[in-house]
Amino acid sequence: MNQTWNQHVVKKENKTLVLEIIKNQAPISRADVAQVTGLNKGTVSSLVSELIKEQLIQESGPGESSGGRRPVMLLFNHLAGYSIGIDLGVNYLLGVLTDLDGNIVHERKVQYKDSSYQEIMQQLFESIDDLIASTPSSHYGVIGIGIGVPGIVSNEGEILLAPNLNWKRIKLKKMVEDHYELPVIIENEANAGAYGEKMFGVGQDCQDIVYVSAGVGIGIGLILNGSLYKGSAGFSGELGHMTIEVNGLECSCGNKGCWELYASEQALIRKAEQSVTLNSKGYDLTLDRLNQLAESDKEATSLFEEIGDYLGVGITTIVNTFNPEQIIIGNRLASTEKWVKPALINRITNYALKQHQNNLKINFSKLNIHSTAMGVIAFTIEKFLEVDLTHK
Amino acid sequence: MNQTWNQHVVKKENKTLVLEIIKNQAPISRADVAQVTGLNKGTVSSLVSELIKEQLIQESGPGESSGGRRPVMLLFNHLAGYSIGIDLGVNYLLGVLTDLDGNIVHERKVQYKDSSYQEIMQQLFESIDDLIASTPSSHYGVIGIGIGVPGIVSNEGEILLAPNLNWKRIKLKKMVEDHYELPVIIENEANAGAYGEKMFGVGQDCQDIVYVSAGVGIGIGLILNGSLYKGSAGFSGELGHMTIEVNGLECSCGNKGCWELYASEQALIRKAEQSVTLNSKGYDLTLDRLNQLAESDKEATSLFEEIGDYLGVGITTIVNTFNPEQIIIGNRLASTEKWVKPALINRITNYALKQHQNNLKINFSKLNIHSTAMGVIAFTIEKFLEVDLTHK
DNA sequence: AAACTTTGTTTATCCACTAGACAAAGTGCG
DNA sequence: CGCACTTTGTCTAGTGGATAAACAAAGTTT
Repeated sequence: MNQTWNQHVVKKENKTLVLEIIKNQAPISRADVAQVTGLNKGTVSSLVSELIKEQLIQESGPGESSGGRRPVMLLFNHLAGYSIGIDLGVNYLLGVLTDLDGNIVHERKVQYKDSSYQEIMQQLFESIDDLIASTPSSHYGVIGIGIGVPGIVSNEGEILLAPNLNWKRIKLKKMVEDHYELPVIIENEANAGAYGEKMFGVGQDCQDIVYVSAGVGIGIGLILNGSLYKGSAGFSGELGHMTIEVNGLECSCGNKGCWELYASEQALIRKAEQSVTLNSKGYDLTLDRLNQLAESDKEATSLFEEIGDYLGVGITTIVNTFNPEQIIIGNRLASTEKWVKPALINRITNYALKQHQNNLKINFSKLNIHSTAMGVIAFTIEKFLEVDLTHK
Repeated sequence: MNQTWNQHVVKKENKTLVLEIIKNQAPISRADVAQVTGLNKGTVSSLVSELIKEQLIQESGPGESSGGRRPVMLLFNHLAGYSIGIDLGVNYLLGVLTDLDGNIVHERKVQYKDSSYQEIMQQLFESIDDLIASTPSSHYGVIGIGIGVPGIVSNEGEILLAPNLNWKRIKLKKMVEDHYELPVIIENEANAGAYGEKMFGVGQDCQDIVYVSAGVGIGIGLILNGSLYKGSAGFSGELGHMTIEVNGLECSCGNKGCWELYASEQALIRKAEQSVTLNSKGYDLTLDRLNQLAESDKEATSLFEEIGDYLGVGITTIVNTFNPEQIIIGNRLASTEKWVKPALINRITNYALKQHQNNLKINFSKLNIHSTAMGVIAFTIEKFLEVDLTHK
């Protein structure tokens, strides 16, 4: 069997297309769907009636007439099922339950007592249990579980390496699938964050996006041609370890002068600790505290500006490489937009190739702490809507 | 009209699929094509008979029996037409005429007398005239012209900027199309080189390739998931201007510390000129001369090693970002493999993420000076084979 | 109220693929 | 050598899904 053998494929594709259009452009009439897709009215009618039987869409009341018979408007039945998304962080775990439109129904955030493997796994399963228990009744119930993790994930859903968790070779997908007997998706945190912003956040109108997850380290998620790009073995985007100073600081990765040593939360805090002024005042040097301090303390402000500048160095390279439509800064440093953004934009404006700056948008995350969870939610829902239509 | 409306689409896709399989796996019988594609025997028979009528494939004699009736073997008719590929360089122009399998039939290389716009355009048209004149007679004749240029090309085939040629806003595609009334493709030199190596060179078995075009400057071509990736506006890959030294040398692009200032042909020659030893001997400090010198002169050798090391710095970042299966070094510096490769591999082995080094291949160009021309040839042929099948 | 519009269903038709029969042309064993 | 079995490739009947066009239902406009 090669790639494209076709027959029912046509039907499946068209059905998915119709569903997608109804989902994105609801409320919409059958006639409009036909016009938008280019499909025949009769074809649309028959596909729509199947989708209604499957409870994936609904008829709402009649719409406004445009000079003739009033149309019957169609709605995506976003309550046909629910999806679970988990952001498994280094020292927190965020669980989210949404309907099929990504509306958050229930949410649960916990801090680990310690970051042992046992503790994290226990919190993971407790959170999922809790989210499942709080799922409203619906036709399809919970349709899948997605988990974003700060590490390298194989195509088979195995966590190959998560340095900040000190994990290696954890077959997370299989473990969760076996336990709940639901479809499970494991994805890198930055990849998921990128997709979350693309689907639900500030990146909805763009096809080529670079998402910079600036937290303890720096990770990158790439949306190319509207879909997530993953390297050959399914793990890439470790751009945090890009060299920006040939003989710079030594990094734990073995290289020198890595970007994330100069532009991440960890860099910020290291620099704050080196500051005589800030340190001597006995402040608690965390990201949140520094964020507050910056309102009044010039040294703290300039610290953020320095981080912004260094963020800009790496992003300039990214802009020159990918020529994206949009850069999105996400994860923990997104909260520092006020101080970081001007320095960052300054660096990019002065140093990126001019051609690549046309139409380039630079934004900070809109979903905030939800980016990653919403990204895996999106994957899970998409998979469900395709698979569900396939086997019918 | 949206994206996928389907009906004859099924036929077109299957026909293209059948043709592709015959092209790649010839000689092959109808029965085997059916098995490989998963299509019905009857379907394959009917598609094959259409392709024969269109002279795109031929029947050759009977093949070996495997215990029953002997199969009729099918061949791709690579002589049904010819394609022209041009590598428009900074100080040379290489034109190639190939059949539909990419076999070179005729070739023409010229050095410019001066690098004025007039001179280059005249050489371009003279070369194309010459190649067309030398085309053997065939059913379809010359099926298209592809041109690779050292600059940024828009999706509409306009050269937006070619710094080393001092060109801006040249509507090359339209000019050539109007003159010859043939389909024309314009592509960036590094992108074309990447695709050339993917289709005809050392990258044939890989899906994720980073092609490093190291010439006067450094350009990058990306093959992601088996096809060429281009940025949102259709021009990217200016990775030569990646920052590797925050406060490094000033680059003409306006940034500082750009990679190509440390790892290109231009860097090599600059460093050679700074060398007291090499300079005092009155050598002609060109790439070719230095390449010879390195056989005996240790200073020249170490110069190459330095370039190799700096090449490795940038490539390390690329490996960490894209996790490619393969890196291919092409363009002028490909000729220095002997001296450059060990230093380059050394840098990557020590500094790239270990996970990304599994199965990573590092190769130097196989097509040599033909990479770019063969790349645009491949695009032209592909376009012909698809379009041709579409409108029937 | 008559004429025109728009929506959505139904019906007849077409097109491409499939399954399976079948003819042609082999192989292999007794 | 003959008979059974295999493999290749074509042909025929049948099926699924798309389309076009007719039509009914339900509006608007003048």
